[in-house]
Amino acid sequence: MSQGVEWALHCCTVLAGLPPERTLPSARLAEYHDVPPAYLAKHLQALSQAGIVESVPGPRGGYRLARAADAVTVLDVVLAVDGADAAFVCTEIRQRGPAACADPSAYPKPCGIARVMWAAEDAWRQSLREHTIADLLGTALREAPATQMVNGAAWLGEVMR
Amino acid sequence: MSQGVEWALHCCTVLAGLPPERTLPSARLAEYHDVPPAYLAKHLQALSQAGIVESVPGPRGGYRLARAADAVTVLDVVLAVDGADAAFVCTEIRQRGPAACADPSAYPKPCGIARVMWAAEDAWRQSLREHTIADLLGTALREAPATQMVNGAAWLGEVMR
DNA sequence: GTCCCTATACTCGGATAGCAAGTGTCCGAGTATAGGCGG
DNA sequence: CCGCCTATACTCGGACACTTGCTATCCGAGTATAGGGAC
Repeated sequence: MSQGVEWALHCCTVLAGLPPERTLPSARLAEYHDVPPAYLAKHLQALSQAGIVESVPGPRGGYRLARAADAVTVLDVVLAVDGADAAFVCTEIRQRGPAACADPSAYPKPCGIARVMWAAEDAWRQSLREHTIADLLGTALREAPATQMVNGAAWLGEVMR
Repeated sequence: MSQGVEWALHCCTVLAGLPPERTLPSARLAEYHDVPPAYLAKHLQALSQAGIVESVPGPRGGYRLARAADAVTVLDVVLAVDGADAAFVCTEIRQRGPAACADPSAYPKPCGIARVMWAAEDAWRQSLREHTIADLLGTALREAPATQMVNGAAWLGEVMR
């Protein structure tokens, strides 16, 4: 799984903690998480194209969540960054080789192996669908050390636009 | 996900259909599935190292399942081929940046984001754990076209050692 | 003092190199077999 | 005719190139702002 997924989820959590309509530039998000700014920008682009965050150009611009934090699931973010393609791709090798049946219509149902793999992916997606960015923010606010809470609030007060 | 997972699952299914103690060389398995023999051998090696299949060297040698087909889960095969590492790796970026707390002991629990991602992976693993190679063989025998059943049995009768 | 215009600086967005892991292939080590030889 | 030995051929196992996708970076297009000038 791509490294950008972790960054994207952390960024969305931070954006969810901002006051409404306020934005944060990608450079500030990179600074907050101590990650390469240019590379993080690429992933935020993906979030923007997926309609998860909105971009505001120009000075006092930046990113903000495009929807309410409880309307953005973790799955939405993961699919936006890593792509929506299924991890397991069935190449239908059962229809190849010396024993295969030449007529494709003889295989009406998907390969049983693919069905099992896809069912597991569905379980994975369902699990990610049950958690939203609002949940992540709530957990972070509940479990973060007091020092980080104070430092984070102070830092935000300085850089927020 | 690696291409080899699909091949490995199909190979295990074929091996599960063999009479007890009989083996099938990797070259025959590659021929049956019409895949590059040398590359398939590499994946079968991984299955062998994981203790899922047993290898018999020399003439009349080959591979066979190391355990009963209903004692090998799909998860076993997937982990053997693709590696057992978690797909999502938490780099603890919450402990970096200007707002982070310097003392690592201030973060007793794993990051909330990682917990959500790992829970989804557990759901995925659990789903794969619920299906065995015996299930895959049963589905294949039940759903395969009659032509393929006949061709496959004839081909096996010729090449099986 | 107010309005307008312009230059500025800051933002995002897509196009461009570098690297690691998966993909694909090969040849060498080891072994059960099959045939030949001796008794 | 039987047993043993040797050469063979076939198997797996690990070491070696190549390609795709992730990692990382940069510069250009567009915009709200801030300041200055005119009225």
